[in-house]
Amino acid sequence: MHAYRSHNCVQLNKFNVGDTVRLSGWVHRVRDHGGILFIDLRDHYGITQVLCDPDSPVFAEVEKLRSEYCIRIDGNVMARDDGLINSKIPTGEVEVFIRDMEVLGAADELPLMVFGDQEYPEETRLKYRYLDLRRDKLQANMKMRSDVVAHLRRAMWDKDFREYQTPIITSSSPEGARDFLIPSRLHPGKFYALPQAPQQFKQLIMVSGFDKYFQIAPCFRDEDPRADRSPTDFYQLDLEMSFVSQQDVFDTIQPVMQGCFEAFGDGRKVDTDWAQISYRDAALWYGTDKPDLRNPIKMQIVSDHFAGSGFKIFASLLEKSGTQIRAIPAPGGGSRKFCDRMNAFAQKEGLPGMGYIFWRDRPQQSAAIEVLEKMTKLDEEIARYEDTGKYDSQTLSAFRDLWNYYKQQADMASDAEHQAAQRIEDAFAAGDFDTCEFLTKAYFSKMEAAGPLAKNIGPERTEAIRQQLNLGVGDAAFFLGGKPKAFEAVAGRARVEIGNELKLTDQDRFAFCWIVDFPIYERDEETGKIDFEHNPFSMPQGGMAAL
RNA sequence: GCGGUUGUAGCUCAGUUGGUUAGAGUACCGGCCUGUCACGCCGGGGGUCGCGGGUUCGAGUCCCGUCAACCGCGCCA
Repeated sequence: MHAYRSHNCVQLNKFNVGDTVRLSGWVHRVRDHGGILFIDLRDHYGITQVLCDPDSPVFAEVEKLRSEYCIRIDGNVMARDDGLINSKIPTGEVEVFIRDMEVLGAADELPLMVFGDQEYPEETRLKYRYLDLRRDKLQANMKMRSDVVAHLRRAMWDKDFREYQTPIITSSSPEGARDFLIPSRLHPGKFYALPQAPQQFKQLIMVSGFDKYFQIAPCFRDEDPRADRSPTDFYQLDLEMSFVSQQDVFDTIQPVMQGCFEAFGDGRKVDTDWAQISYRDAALWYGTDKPDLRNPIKMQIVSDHFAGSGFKIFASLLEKSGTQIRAIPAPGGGSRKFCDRMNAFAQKEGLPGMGYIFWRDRPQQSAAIEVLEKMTKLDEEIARYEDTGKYDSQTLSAFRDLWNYYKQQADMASDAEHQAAQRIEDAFAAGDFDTCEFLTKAYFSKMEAAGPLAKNIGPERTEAIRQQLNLGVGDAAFFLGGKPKAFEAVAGRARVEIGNELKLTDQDRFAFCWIVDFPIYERDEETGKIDFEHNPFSMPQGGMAAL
């Protein structure tokens, strides 16, 4: 028999009953009943229950076992009675009676339990990494990482790419981050750098004619970490192709990435239609160059509605050059509570706040005779038009509905509304149905715009915004103003927050896109200095002449 | 580099307005237990309350300093 095992810890089932087997693994859990004791024996593949009682020659030694001892056992596979089957594990129909046992590695008292799902601080987990890595979740994560890398390699290979390793101890190829440095023995006072990317060496490969290169490439950047990522050393799928256009690269990579997420995305839907979005549009619509497209919200420019308006903050802002007002539509966000919460979010993010408008049902009010009179005249005119057949019946019917509602709302007897009613009548008389409809919606529709901003800019501007953003009762819109560079990023985060809060973002889906037309350079607003906006190892559109 | 949070048993944490011998769960040790699968029951050991100083009759608790870790910003992408 093999020195360590005849089976691993997931393989045994009822067909092995009666077999003599040898298993190796770790003591996951001990349940000692005095006269009988059970051990969950764990290896990478699974768990098998092994047991021992005084009939076993090694009972005394087995009694001494503790969690995380590494052991080898010999024993007999036995069927479990129906009532004792453990359906939670694949080997739950059987158990192994221990006849012999060898301790391969003993364990002290544990600083971190492998069993269970207790959370531990990172410091503890890293200090005892060899224990942390034994846990189910970490075993699964590590295995998945390896499987993903293998999947990518296979996919690239199948597309006739070949992988070439590039040097790690090298000279600096500045990508913008700080280099990790290694002092040189041969050249005292000088340093090697760890590569931030395989850049220079892969370029050598390409100009030498290797045609299709890829590498699961290690990259090193001496920058501070965040909770969810550390740039110090990471791996990227790096590739180069000869004699191709941008679209050829997209067409090559999309199936690789899509296939990878289909294989490892836990059954979540993977979008097959990858939009190409310009950097400029991405900044406007999403406030970022890595938008979450599962969130349907798209931001829009609404500067025109605020220029010269009664909302002085935005109106005077717009008099400066390079400024804009942008709106984040929030379908379903139409409550003061929600709007205030998002406003607080913007303040937390360092902005003075986010203006908002939300739409709700207009409350009923008492009758206003004057408006009603005007409506009567309007009614007469409609009747006349009907007689003469000057307008088609559909149009007339639509405006009769409008009128009926207008009549119900005629009690809104503010001066502004009286004036609006007069203008509607005039527009109607002049046959300007567009204006007629717009003013009716702005002043007399069943919905009402709420929030301080709406009051400041008035019903007509508010209605124009509502129509542009295609919103209705129960919806809201948020507004940010200034130089786009200054608020874009926060607007993007607010968009994410709104999408999540309103559950608009589909969490069970992967939505990819290509961001195209990156600017190569950017001028720093304050210093006037020109710097790379993006990876400088790219040919600009228009080629060398444009550069 | 800047800001915030945290630091108490092997581990995860609680500890009230400053007041008796600093607690719980788990782990560990001992005892009982032949069908558990988070086994159960009884008992026990285990503490420089991060470190240094201060206020006070008295400090885990308040103040000052310091160190470390984490989270965020900067930075990176």
